[in-house]
Amino acid sequence: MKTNKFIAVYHEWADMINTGEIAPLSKLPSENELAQKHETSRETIRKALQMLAENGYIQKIRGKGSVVLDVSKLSFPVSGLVSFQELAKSMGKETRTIVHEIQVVKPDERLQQSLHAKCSDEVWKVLRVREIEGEKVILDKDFFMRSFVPSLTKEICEGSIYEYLENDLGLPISFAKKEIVVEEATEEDKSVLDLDGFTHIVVVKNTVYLEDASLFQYTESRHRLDKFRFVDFARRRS
Amino acid sequence: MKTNKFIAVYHEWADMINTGEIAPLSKLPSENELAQKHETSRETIRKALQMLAENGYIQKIRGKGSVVLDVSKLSFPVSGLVSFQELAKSMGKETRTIVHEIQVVKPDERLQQSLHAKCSDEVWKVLRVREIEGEKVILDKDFFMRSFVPSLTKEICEGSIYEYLENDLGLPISFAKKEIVVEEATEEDKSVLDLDGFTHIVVVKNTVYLEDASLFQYTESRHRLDKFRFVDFARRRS
DNA sequence: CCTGTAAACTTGTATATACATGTTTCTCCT
DNA sequence: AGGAGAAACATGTATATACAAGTTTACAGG
Repeated sequence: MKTNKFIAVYHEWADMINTGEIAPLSKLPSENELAQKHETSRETIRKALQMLAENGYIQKIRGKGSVVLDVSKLSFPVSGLVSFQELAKSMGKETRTIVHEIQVVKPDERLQQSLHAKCSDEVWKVLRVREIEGEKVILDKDFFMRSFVPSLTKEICEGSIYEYLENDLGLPISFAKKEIVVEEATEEDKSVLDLDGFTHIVVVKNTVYLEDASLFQYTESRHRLDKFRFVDFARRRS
Repeated sequence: MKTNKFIAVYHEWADMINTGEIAPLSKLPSENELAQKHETSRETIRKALQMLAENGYIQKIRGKGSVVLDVSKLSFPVSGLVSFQELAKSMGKETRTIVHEIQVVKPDERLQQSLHAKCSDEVWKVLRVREIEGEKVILDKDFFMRSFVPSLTKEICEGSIYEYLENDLGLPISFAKKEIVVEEATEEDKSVLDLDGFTHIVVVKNTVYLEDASLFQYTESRHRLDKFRFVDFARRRS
């Protein structure tokens, strides 16, 4: 066994809920039953169930059991750390990525702040336009610390940079701070996107960290107003 | 003891991180040290630390310890399930709530879908305008199932409805599905808000559930583009 | 002095037990 | 028949132990 038990149990049930094999509002077996079924202890089951609850798959109700939530509305979110590529794949839409610029630059003042970088550091700058069904509606500006990413090619950027970083470079992407605001469209936005008369742009700013809490990427995703959607599941934190 | 140990430990350290008493990038004591210090077991400490990690306070690094993250940028989010009132209090801004409408209505078709209600059900409709520093910039439309909320007054709506629901009615608000999109401003938006030339509106749609997974509220929060900001902390879910 | 390895830390996983507390069911007494 | 209460079952909390696996430190040998 190389994979952990509680993660295996988590995926098993998460998949069943995702595919609809288990209907929303139906109940999961009790923790003791699950422990027997998976030949493990109740505590291990509880860890798996807690993960399912955190990610919006189930609701645990004391004394009663675990109820399956309706996850279908959540299924194509810009939520969490999902990348454009992973997202486009899951929906059926025809998409295309146009790489405008790949360059190693010295960070300007604003970028130094976002990336906690010094002016002597080197930073990859990648500019990509996302086309959905023939319309250029998203402009992605990515900045990586070069110390983490030695080389970068057009082919990689046309695919999924995240896949390259995680699978090929083995970078353990762990968490991000996300900010969503609306800004006036810049000249750059107007020149590379099909803005279609829209004067403003939804800007999703992401600051991405690795498992050891080191900051390594800053991303700005600039969406045409009508092509933006953010779906999330949130638990109340007292 | 009425409060749980691991929640007490969680709050103790969360407060210290929030106030800056513990600086970002500094390290927490080891789990064993914490267990001794709080006179509890390591497993209890681990539960508290896991909550801190989930909510963006710390990053746990295997073999090394727990690093405190910079939570200052996260401190005034529209994140999670925080209400307008709780938010306004934490920032210093001068705010006012204007109650436009409190009414019991029969749900129309669209609302029936959002609230999973039948046309025979009764629903509270509350319309409020939020004024920030003299400008009317947010329109909140709330719909509650009347079966959960027997009575509702103007005074309650001018304060925090959430406080009333949780403290007075004892409703255990647990989780929500959130959707953020941009729409064209409606005639209603134009008439009650100071739109200042903006033609579009950021709409935050919230579907709110109680601890027993019963759906009880649908909320639309309509923000003027320049007064909208969403900040979030997200962990990568493999 | 440098290097390699072992020891002493750290967090992660798995399991067991005991008891607390909320929910449902059934049974027995009125 | 109806209601009270006990029993059975659900999840929640707290604790203990053992071992796995990553990181740092210290020490011994070259």
